[in-house]
Amino acid sequence: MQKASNGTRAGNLPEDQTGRKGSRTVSRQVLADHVYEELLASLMDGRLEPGAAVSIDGTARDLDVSPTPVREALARLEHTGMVRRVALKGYRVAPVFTREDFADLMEARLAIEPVNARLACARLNPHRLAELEQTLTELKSAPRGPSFAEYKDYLEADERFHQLIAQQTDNQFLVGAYAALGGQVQRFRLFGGVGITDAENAIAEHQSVLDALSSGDPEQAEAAMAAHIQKVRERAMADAPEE
Amino acid sequence: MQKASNGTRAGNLPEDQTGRKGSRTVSRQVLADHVYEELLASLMDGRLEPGAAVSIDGTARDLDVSPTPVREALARLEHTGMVRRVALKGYRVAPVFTREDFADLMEARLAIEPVNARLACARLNPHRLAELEQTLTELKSAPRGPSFAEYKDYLEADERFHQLIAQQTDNQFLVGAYAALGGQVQRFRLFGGVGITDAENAIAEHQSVLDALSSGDPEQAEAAMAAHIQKVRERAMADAPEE
DNA sequence: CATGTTCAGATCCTATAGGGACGCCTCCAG
DNA sequence: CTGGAGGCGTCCCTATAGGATCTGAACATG
Repeated sequence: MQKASNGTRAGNLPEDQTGRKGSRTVSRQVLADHVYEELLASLMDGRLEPGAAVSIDGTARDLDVSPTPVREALARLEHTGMVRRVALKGYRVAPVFTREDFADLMEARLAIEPVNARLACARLNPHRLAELEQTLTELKSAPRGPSFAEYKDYLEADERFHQLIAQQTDNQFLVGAYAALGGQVQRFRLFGGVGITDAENAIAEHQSVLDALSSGDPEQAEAAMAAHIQKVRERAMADAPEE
Repeated sequence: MQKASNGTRAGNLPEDQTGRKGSRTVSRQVLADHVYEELLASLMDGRLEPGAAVSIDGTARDLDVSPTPVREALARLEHTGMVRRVALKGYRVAPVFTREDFADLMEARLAIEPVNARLACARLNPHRLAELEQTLTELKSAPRGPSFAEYKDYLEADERFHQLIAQQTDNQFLVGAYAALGGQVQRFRLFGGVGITDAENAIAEHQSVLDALSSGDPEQAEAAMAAHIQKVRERAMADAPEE
């Protein structure tokens, strides 16, 4: 994909962009941000499979930018663990999760997310509660077909639910800690990982968390979240005993 | 960029570097890594004060490299929260901590570090225990003078103690989560922050953590670490009730 | 047929050039 | 003396060029 003529692009970039290239660098700024978003979306959508090479020059050609912003975007992405730099061989998408990786990830989530739920409970307000309820409604109504595209909405709602709780702690460090984990969780969900086996139970667990939050009982919220994550781990481990 | 004579530099870069520039780009690779390390050291040492601007071109001149690797290093650094990008005005060192920031940071540490201690306890081995004991010895013997340079070793040993415990969980995600926090802790220690008030108590608390670890009681290790962090918070809050 | 060598392509990494915007200082007019 | 305008310098941001290395295939040889 090399965008043919010039000036007119496929339209990947938001409205604030214009035709750089050529002569007038009109748009200015944050081109690297768009590259970052684009790469992140590709990773999340599964367009870039684990282990695949991410060429700097190639990506620059695809997105019709110079290698410099691509390099900057990849440097940021590397810090999240989504891609790895192999020395002087370029970047690669991080390899698939092993069983041990998954266990570690769940261990880390168990350390952080129940605390998030407890703190979020203390700092909840009607607006935030409404956001959570809205997300849970989306989770319930999302289609859950067999193919990836059919439960994409479900996974996104699931991720958003946990992310909202992290944000509602009003603690930038906990938000950051969860964000680092959440990206991995999301990536794991998409690949070899846990599908939506037993979605009904998962929804019920989310409902329990939300009930505890709305009832204003921090301890119960913490316990409900811990129980949910443990159940997620159990289901995933039972599903994929392979390897 | 003219960097005086040439070839002879202040000597910032490790031995593996050579005189690129000129004609032969001999060294090759990872130049951005050295820039990253250099900037990180400057931040930790306090050479770069909070709020100070970090010019891309200026840093490139100082380190005698081109702006490209500096840009890449700063992009990575931004993701850690040590520096912030202000849109199109360049990078700045993150501002000093407020009381609320400190409280948030301790809240996050309380969520993660006691769990780390518990898990590290289960996965401890003689070699690792020896490392911890060594670090604690260094902590006890480190000079604790009034000026920064005089308790730098103390702070480094303190940081290393906590970092070792995180690493001993054998969980990459927990290591990453602590690393993100630990950098902030270290930075906070150096600035407005908590000095070494009541170092004797702090040392005793570290000793308690180590005792619990060596005794093989995970619950006690978790409790000791939680108690330590709470005490750190109390001392810092009592010290700087200002603002 | 197997193996070592060579060559070409692709890629990474760094350096340099150029365009545009902001901030500061100086100078001039009221 | 004070306020505004203009020039200058600095900086960020992107694009392009060039050197060095690695990978893969084609080819020659035992």
